[in-house]
Amino acid sequence: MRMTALPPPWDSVDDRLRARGLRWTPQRATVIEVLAEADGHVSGAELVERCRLRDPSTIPSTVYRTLDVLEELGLVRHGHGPDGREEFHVRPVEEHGHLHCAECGNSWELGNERAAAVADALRATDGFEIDIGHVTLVGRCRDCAAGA
Amino acid sequence: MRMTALPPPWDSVDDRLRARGLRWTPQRATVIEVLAEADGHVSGAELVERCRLRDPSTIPSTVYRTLDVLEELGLVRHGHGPDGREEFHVRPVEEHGHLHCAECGNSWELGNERAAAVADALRATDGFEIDIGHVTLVGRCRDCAAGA
DNA sequence: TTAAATGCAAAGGGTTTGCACCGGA
DNA sequence: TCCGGTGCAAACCCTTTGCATTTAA
Repeated sequence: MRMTALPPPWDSVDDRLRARGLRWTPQRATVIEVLAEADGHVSGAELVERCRLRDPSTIPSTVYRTLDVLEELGLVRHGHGPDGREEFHVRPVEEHGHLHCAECGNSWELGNERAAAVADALRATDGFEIDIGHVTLVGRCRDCAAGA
Repeated sequence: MRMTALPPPWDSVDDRLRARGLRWTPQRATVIEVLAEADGHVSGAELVERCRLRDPSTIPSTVYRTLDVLEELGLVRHGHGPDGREEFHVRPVEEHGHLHCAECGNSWELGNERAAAVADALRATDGFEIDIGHVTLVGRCRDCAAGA
């Protein structure tokens, strides 16, 4: 039996790594713990910062390398925020998009259902299967559009 | 009468700048010339490079500062490519979006009409007015989706 | 004349790389 | 034992900033 309190799918990461001939290390454990608490999105830099809180000896390159591995395992996916900066989407968050108002600066999630409407529009005309979560859609929210 | 061969709206940039109390300089002329030939998108670095071809003494900071001014004038707009990197959209390109296939790496333009379908989908559900040109939409193209 | 713009150099920020050493399996 | 990982430092890339100097108007 495993002694960790991590929720799925994080609880089996160690075995998943070993099954691929990769290794389970204290540094990776730290990254996993932080990710497990961070449902939503984190930038690389944020993640490094939070790991440092838990283990001050955390080194950035190790975190980034771990993220690469986890992305290969499908446990995180990278996307881009409104400013284009890389951010990591942490599972098991439901597939969703992001809206960002360039005027007021607020952001919203675009839930599965509404995201599907966008996806449908692209699929219908181009056969293009959008990865809705990959980039943050930028524009103006209802209120700002009304006030302009 | 003006001696330049620049197409609108570039032909009147000098006056537009002066009208705002700003100045028309040789360095800015170089940037404008390069932009006028670059309908579509350019990254800052690309622009610097192309300016250097025309004038080897081009300095990056001058180019970036000029881009800021031109964005205020509404002559360029910045957006983000599939990798999140900043790119400048050069007018008078028709408002359009960009699709990028993460699998084969190809990119396509999303013309006005089809972009409108996406915009409608968002407007209907959220009242959100997307700036379709701001970010490159990432996903899988028809062919790659079919082959998977 | 005078404020805007330039040139230069340096900093910046987040991410990546090279390489010797360390330590899981 | 062995190869994957780590730590460290340096490199990286594009962009921004500070400041003295130049120059358009």
